[in-house]
Amino acid sequence: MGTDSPSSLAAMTPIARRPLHEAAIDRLRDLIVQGELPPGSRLNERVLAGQLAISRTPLREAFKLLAAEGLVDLLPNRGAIVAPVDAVRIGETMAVMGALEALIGELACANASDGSIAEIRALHFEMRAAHARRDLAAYFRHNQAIHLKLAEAAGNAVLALTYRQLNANVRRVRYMANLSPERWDAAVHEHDAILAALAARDGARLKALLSDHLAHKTASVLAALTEGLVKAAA
Amino acid sequence: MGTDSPSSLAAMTPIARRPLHEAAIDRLRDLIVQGELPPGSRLNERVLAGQLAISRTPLREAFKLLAAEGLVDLLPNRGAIVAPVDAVRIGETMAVMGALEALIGELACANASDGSIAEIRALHFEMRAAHARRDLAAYFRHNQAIHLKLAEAAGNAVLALTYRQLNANVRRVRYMANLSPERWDAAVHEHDAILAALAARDGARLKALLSDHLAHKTASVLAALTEGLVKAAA
DNA sequence: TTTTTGTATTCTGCATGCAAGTTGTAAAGG
DNA sequence: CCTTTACAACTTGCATGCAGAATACAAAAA
Repeated sequence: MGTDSPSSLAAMTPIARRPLHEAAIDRLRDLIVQGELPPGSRLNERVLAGQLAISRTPLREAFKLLAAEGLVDLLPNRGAIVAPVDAVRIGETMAVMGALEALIGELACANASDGSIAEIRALHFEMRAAHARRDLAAYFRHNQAIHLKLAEAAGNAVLALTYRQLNANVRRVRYMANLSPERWDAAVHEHDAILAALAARDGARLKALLSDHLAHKTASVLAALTEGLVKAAA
Repeated sequence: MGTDSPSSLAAMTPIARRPLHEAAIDRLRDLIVQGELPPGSRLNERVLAGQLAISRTPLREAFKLLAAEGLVDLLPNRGAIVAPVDAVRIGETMAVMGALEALIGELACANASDGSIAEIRALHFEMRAAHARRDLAAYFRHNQAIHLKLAEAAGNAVLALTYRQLNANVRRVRYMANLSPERWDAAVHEHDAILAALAARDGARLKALLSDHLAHKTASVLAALTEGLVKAAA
């Protein structure tokens, strides 16, 4: 099939349609989200630039971007730190996400293409596979993918983007602590119901299910957060 | 305690606790929001840096920030342009704002301090004064202030910030076209009801009123937008 | 020992220089 | 006359250099 010019394979950069060292800032974002750069840690421009093998200038631009996403805080004349994760802020973020998910539920049922629903169903079963294997990392990954795909399926780009940004901030906490087995099982069952409502295009029901699901997730996340803080203090 | 040397009053910069040329990027934001830099126009780094009397480096950082706010689009290797204002995107943004305003209404009724409500009432009457004088600019200003203050009064910082960013994008359209007298009068009456519901802390009612208000505003904005586009095409 | 003050180091914030990429133009070919 | 291609001017993206601010540290005074 896709035999692209076998002659000159010189300037072929198949992946990077993006020109700059933007890959490096994505890597930085991952470092923050995955907690390898813990909340509150200072981000020394020179050191980080060295580690990411880029210069200070694009790194500073990355700081600005990540600050807008809420992942880092900019301290005037004192550089950047990884945004602290406090329970208040996380709770506030989850509340906003709840409002957005309600809208996502309605719009997704109204606008999602059959293909999108099929894709979400596929992700759902991959997630269930991860659950069956007790593979927490894969579970989280597929879980995230489902919610993001759902946000996209609503057919509102602004909504999807906003949801995605808020989600990045919450995601950090999930990496910080595990899930109780009971909560895990319950979450999977909730996802079963969510998928069913989406497939039936029952907007009102999906909205309610997502709302409950998020409320549970909020409690779980906040519990993980306080536990994590205790752990950090110990 | 805080007796700071009354002797040397040299380095006193009372206003600017912010260190950098951030004032310049605020100015750039205003230029975009107020439409002096029309949607779609290219942002040449060198000339803009000259106009704002700053260097290219902080300007580029500003671009990144404004891109995250959705006010400019970054074209790889081709610089930045003022984000085009298309009806689809504005409609999507308004839909998200609707979801947020519903939450704002609930939370504001539950959490707003009496002082906040008093301040909103004051702004309300200033807005009515502007309406009485047919001072459209002042009306818009106070109207914005009310909605932003309401968002703050909800007591959820993330909610207020998210709302504010989405609002910046819509605000550009309002500068592009006037308001029909009937719509203007109706909007003022809607605001009367909104204030009353807030004062009574009737969350459900406020939520419904804000929802209706936003629906009307959406129609008005989209009408203004198409009109503006026609005007631009002519 | 504790507090204060002066100094040195480190870091940020910004300006500028250079290479790669893009766009506009004009000449050559069809 | 239209299309294609080579070239030139410009623009972005990035690296680096320099000045000002903030912090750390040490010495001196209480």
